[in-house]
Amino acid sequence: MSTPERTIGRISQYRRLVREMKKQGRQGVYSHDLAEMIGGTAAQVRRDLMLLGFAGSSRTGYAVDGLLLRISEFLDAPQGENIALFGVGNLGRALMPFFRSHHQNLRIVASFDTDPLKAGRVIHGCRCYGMEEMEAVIVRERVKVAILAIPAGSAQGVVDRLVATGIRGILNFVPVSLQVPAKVAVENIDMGVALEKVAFLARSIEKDLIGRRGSKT
Amino acid sequence: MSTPERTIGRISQYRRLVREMKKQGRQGVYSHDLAEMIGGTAAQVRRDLMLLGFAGSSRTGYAVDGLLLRISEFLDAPQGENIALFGVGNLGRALMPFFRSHHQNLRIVASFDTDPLKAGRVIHGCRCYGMEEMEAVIVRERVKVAILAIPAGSAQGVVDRLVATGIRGILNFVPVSLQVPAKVAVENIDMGVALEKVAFLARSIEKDLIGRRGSKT
DNA sequence: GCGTGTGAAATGCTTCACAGCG
DNA sequence: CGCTGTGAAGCATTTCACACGC
Repeated sequence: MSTPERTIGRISQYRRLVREMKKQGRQGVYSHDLAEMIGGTAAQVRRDLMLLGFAGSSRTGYAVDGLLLRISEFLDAPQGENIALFGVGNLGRALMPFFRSHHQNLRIVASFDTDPLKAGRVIHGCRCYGMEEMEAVIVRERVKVAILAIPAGSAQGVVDRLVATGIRGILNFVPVSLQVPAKVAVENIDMGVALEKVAFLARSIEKDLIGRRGSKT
Repeated sequence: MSTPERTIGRISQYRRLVREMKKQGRQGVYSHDLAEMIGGTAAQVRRDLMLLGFAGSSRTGYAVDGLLLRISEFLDAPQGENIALFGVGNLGRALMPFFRSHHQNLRIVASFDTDPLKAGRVIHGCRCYGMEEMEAVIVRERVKVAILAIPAGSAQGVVDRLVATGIRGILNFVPVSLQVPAKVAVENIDMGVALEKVAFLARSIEKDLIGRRGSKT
């Protein structure tokens, strides 16, 4: 009944593309345009937009403005979302300006770190607190989503406190599988696994090419 | 015939877990142990290891040492893999020490940046080159995999040059879908999409909970 | 003709369930 | 017994293919 997870990710991608097209002054877009840009098929785009409940026309394709509106209505929280960043190390500091510039309605309103030199300071325009303040700040700022970029050893402990405080979603950069109850959404970004995977795929493609010489591309 | 992509990712995760267990002195591990740790089912673990061609025994489960060996034999290039990092901004600089410490056989041997202040310097123990040198360095260092952490606007241009130079895999942090021929593997890490997705899922779980009160957890 | 909307088929992945073995 | 190995069933997601409309 509810939208497949894969589709949700693609809808977010469509929005990025369609914003780009709007900036370029385009008014309509065809399913095969979007398909080509995200590396999928036109049928898949059409089905995704069908699930979104957004209809196109055969003459002009999908209306850029309407689609943008519909996607935002679907994806975004009406009042935006307050987010907290845990871990202000190299990665954490890189994430702050990245998310700030790309996502206005996902606001990083607080950051946390164990390092007492960081706590109390304002880093990338965002107040950094000590870990002992997390419960108070999360409640006060109505934070519902957390980004985790802390050392692996402390991750599960922090997550348990987050869950107890009522967090609803976690974007996890820590290379550890978190244990959470079903009422909390976790999205893992496991950079180590991704690198190993692409290195592996690179090698196996190479082997394939040697295996069958003469095929195209 | 060839191993499913999902399974490849999980195998990388298994290795991480099994290394941990070895460090703790354990000799055997059961499928349900691994399943619990990665949040999957025991049947899935068994099937993955079956695909790997690694057999366990009913008394002791899977042998830690043998499994570690088998996974490394499966995943790793015998001589290791030389990798280049493109973009030494906030994110790029965060990635260097991260990969260095976690993956000895995936070596970042060169980095590249357009900023002339960075080119020529050694950053995180790794020589940074100007973009104009990429073809020469990639060939010289036998780089087969690239990590992309550059601005969106220049990504496709760099990728085209990489492909022409013979790169085989790309770990892409840039929020853009890259166009590459089928002989090149791309793994996208789209942090923006991931954040939007988890925020969305967080909200929809919340709605669900309100919908059906009284169910457990 | 070229594009959308969509039931139906196909594919790929996960889980079930049970035989077999130490 | 409890755990592995695995054919078969079950799901989820993608793709096909064709009716319909501009």
